[in-house]
Amino acid sequence: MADDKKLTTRADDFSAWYNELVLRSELADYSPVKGSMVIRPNGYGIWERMQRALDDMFKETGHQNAYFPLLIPESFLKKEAQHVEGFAPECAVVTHGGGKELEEPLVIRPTSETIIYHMFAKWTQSYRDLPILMNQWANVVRWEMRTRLFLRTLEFLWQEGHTAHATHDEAEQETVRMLHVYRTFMEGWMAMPVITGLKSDGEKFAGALRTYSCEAMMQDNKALQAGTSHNLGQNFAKAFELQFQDEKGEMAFAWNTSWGVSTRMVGGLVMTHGDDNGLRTPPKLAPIEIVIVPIWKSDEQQAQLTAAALKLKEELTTWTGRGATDRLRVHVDLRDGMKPGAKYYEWELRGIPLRFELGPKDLEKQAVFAARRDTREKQSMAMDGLPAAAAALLERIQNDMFAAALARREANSVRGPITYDAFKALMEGNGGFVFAGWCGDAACEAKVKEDTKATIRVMPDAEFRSPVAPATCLCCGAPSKAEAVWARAY
RNA sequence: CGGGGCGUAGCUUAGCCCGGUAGAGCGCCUGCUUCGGGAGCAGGAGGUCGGAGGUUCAAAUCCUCUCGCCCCGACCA
Repeated sequence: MADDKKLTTRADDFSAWYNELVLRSELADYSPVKGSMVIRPNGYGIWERMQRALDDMFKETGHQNAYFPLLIPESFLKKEAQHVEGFAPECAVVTHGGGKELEEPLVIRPTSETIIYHMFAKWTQSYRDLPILMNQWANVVRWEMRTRLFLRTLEFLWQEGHTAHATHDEAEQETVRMLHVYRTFMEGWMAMPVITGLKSDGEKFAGALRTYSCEAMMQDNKALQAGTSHNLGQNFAKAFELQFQDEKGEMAFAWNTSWGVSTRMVGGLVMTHGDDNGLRTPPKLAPIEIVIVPIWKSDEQQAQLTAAALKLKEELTTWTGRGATDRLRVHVDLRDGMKPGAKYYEWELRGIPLRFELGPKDLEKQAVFAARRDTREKQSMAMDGLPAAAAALLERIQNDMFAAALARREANSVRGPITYDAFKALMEGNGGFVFAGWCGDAACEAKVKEDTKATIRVMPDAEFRSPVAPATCLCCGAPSKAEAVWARAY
């Protein structure tokens, strides 16, 4: 059944392709509870590398990790009017504990603003206590109607940064700083280009003054909101009496920010880089960067090549050319009873960036036969100096993957004047990002969504805007107040 | 919650219309031969046919109810 072994192609059914890829590459599996999933070692390994890179960046920008409880008093959610409106419908609520009905129901956190700012209030008296720069790695629960592996599940893993500042400007700087941390991570590690910018009021976080977002384009030309950073203003500070005495001795409310990215990014990675053979993992996030597949015929050769492969792994993993702590991550596939070809397909499905085939011929030449996962190009590489050459090749793969994703996004982005009919046709067809004007009226945004399912993903930051600003609103034709990226989204 | 599809071995499924011994492929176990792009042969293990009730001499198959999952829409990181 050769066909059984092939994935549904992206062109045939993008959605089926995605699900099959996630399941078959063992990134995740469905759990017994509808809408939630198990993240398997292959997927969790990617998440762990994401966590590590981001956590380092959070620490570098002065943040500390902490942990707040899973259960939040229901009354807390209700203290901020917009927040409760936005989140109440999707909250899971605990009504019983210890066999008794609780006096006050407890909400399983859908996000932690309320409990965190409650605690911040307790810890803050003076302007000298500010800023507070905290982050937590946690799970949250949102009772979504319609779920999808990694992209939207009842429970997901994320980080949520929460900060408190003495002034609006400082909070705004923090909001933008963390947006850029996200962008650096998504482009530099995930090799996934994003467009940063401001959300419209209709799309902003429930309770925020302003929401900034990183938007990426998936291979079906739909947008994925990959990370958000919110300037919460004083909304939560007022609701939770987060006050401090300023330098003049006057009481003032603090200014908050919150920002988060989730395991959704793993889904984004799949839909950005996956191909019809499976996953392609950018080297920086690959738990295994290089897999060595020894090839043998006789028992004698098996012993010889196993030894050679292990020796090669030793050479690669002890090399410190990338720094003492950043070693090459190498796996040797010694499984017997599985032919080399079968191993190749499996490692390709799993997205390992680089494969070294090591057979008798290679050993004789003191070389390995190397295959890139991203382009599937193959070349012989000499054993001599291999660690440095491999590291350089991995870096090239990382860069090439980003360049390819960026080129694809640009090829599917439309700028310049466009009629509403042409826009509608585009959204019905190939889709893509359309850079066009917006009059600022929520009614136009709603009409576009009604007509085409497309929304304003973001009002892009300056570097992403068109050379000539759009003059008129995509929808109503009135003078444009802001350029917007219009697209269908996940 | 609307529309569609599906529950049979670990996975993919045939059988159901037209009731009568539960089959196949993959995977798994054992052995031998293989091994540079998804191995071959031989032997073997593995099943409350989603659940409950009903019709019948007899139900995977027909009827009723029920549970669950996936996909497509309305809501969302």
